[in-house]
Amino acid sequence: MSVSPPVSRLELLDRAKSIAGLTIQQLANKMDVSIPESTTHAKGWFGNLLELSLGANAASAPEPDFVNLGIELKSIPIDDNGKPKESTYICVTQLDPVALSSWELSLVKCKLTEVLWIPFEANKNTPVPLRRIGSAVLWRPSTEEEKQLHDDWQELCDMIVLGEIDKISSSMGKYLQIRPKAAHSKSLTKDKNQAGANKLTLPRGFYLRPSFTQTIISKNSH
DNA sequence: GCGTGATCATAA
DNA sequence: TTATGATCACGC
Repeated sequence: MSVSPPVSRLELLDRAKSIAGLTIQQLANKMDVSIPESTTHAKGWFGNLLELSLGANAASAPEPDFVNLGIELKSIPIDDNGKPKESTYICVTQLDPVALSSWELSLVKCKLTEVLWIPFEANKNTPVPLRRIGSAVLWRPSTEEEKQLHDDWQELCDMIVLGEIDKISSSMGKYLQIRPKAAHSKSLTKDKNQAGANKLTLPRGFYLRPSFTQTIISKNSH
């Protein structure tokens, strides 16, 4: 089954509503795909299923999933209390001058302009096929939220601009953090920013801490 | 390797 | 229990 891209945010919301409450098994059946036995070797599987179901572009380009709508799609695993089980990957940490020059031009800002969050049950005790899909939350950062993200982004990027990326720890950043994002710990990418002097370093990505995403999805919990 | 989709595994 | 650091799969 193939789903065309939604032409409006309303259509996207309608599609999201139509899958809310379904089990993963039901959605997989609907899309005619099989469920992997283990997620250890299929980590992005559910995210891909959601993309298929809602008509997102499957292309792995550094832009929002629904390009025409400027909306990013994020699945978010929650526990029995409705709390996010994991941090949320946003995008690669670019190490070039332009990307580091301003928040407005940053990939983080671009990706987080508007996000459709789709929570789903991820309790280890519940078999994957029986886990249910929750109600979607279409979110745009409030002025305050954007300021918080901007502050974290600025602090982290300032270090990169100073050539101090290897001093960045995952514990930095109140809501937005930088962590490894690579095939393995020996992966290398070039630091193209001026102070980086073209040195090779571990590829990293921006992630949102659970404390931040929890406030987003909890707005919809009743 | 890059960028997408993320979760795993273990130290703290 | 939680968060950091590491890792898995895929298209190109």
